[in-house]
Amino acid sequence: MNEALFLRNPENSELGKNILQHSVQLIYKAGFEGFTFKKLAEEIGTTEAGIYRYFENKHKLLVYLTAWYWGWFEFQISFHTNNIKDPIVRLKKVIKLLATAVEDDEDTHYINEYLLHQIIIAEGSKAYLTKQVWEENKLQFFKPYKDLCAVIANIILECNPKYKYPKSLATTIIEMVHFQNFFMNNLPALTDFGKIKENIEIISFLNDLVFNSLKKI
Amino acid sequence: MNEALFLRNPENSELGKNILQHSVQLIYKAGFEGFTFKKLAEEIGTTEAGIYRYFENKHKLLVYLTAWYWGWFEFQISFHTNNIKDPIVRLKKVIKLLATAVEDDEDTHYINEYLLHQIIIAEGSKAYLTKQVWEENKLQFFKPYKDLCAVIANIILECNPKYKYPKSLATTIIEMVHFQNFFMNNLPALTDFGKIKENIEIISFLNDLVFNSLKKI
DNA sequence: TATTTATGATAGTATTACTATCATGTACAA
DNA sequence: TTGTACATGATAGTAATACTATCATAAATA
Repeated sequence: MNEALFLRNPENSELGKNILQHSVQLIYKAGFEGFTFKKLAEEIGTTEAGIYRYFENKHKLLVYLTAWYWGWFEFQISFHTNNIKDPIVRLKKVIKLLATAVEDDEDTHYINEYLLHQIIIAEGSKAYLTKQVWEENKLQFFKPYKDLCAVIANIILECNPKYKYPKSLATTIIEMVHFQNFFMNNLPALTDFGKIKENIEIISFLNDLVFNSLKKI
Repeated sequence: MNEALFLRNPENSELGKNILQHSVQLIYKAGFEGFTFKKLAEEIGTTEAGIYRYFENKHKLLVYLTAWYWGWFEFQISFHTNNIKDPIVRLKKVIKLLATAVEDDEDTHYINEYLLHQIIIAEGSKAYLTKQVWEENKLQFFKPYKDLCAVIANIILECNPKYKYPKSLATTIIEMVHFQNFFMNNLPALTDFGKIKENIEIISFLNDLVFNSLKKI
């Protein structure tokens, strides 16, 4: 994990893990705009100053959580696809993993991956849609996201080595899985899945979109 | 324009138009997070209370500006495509219009469309990525965006009446034009256009993506 | 045992996000 | 022409947010 994202490593102490655990719950419940360090401190039973010893501000905490998620997710990909040879099957698996509501991973008791996935859908893009994005990118704040993008782009190139836009297609897959999910549940008129509201529909849409583009002619 | 978005119609007074004009400039310059009614009031030479007579809060102002933009943009589409018969050419024109940096429209001296387009790219999704999205959608805050989506979905169906995901493809086009643009300029490793940095590249990517999906087999 | 370190407790500041009140000038209606 | 409604300006004030600083204490460590 990028050390510039925190003042004190939250994974090395009980209070730190409490901050991570409850920030996920509180951002999920209140939304990022409604989330404050004061409320977080109250939930945990510590003080605002206690939180500030770990994170400079709530923006850095959000970037930390997204970095954590994408690191975890890249591991999920390698775990679930390492024995799949066919890149087409592998890419389909990636799309499915992106779209599927994950189950809480018991290994990391202090992070609820299901809730974090929901946060990434609704708040994830706010981590980089800022005026400081260029500076923060230089500090490698978004490396896990870029690494994941590179992994997916490579699978895309395995499917079709002549495809011209592997990285842009990779980000399109990631962002569109999330946006279609958000729209389906919150602004259903913007999707074709408003009535059914099943992730399988989003997966079908993206498979159609992606593999029509990668088809060799 | 949806009356629930403002307390007093900003287009009906000089102060109102000043608020619109300078809010576009200030959000462009400071980003939405760095934008406050106090700074806005100082720029205009009025007081905070003056702004609050027009808009309840800065979130509503952002929603207003996005609604204004999408309304204006839908008119641009009909203006630039009304004499085009071929739906494929029309859809290409829509993608090009979405991707191209617009020129400032002289008809509306109080809104700089070029700056507003840049705001939509970087801040537009924050208008709906909130906890209140469901309530605000009921109040029709996002109608112009949904109308535009419907217009594009209809062109898509004209291209291929059997295509199963017209609305999701429409939102994918809109969001991806903007995200690829933002990535190209701010997180270039996430795209295939980082070196060239030309909108024409984004247009090519989207044309490839869209028309491979709409091809009848 | 001495010392570093993390936390808790408390206090305080600047800024943000509002709300309220009153005076003034202008427009328009009687 | 007078009266009145209304938009704005000016000022003040509150609650919450986003921090920073200081000190005491307890646990870890050297």
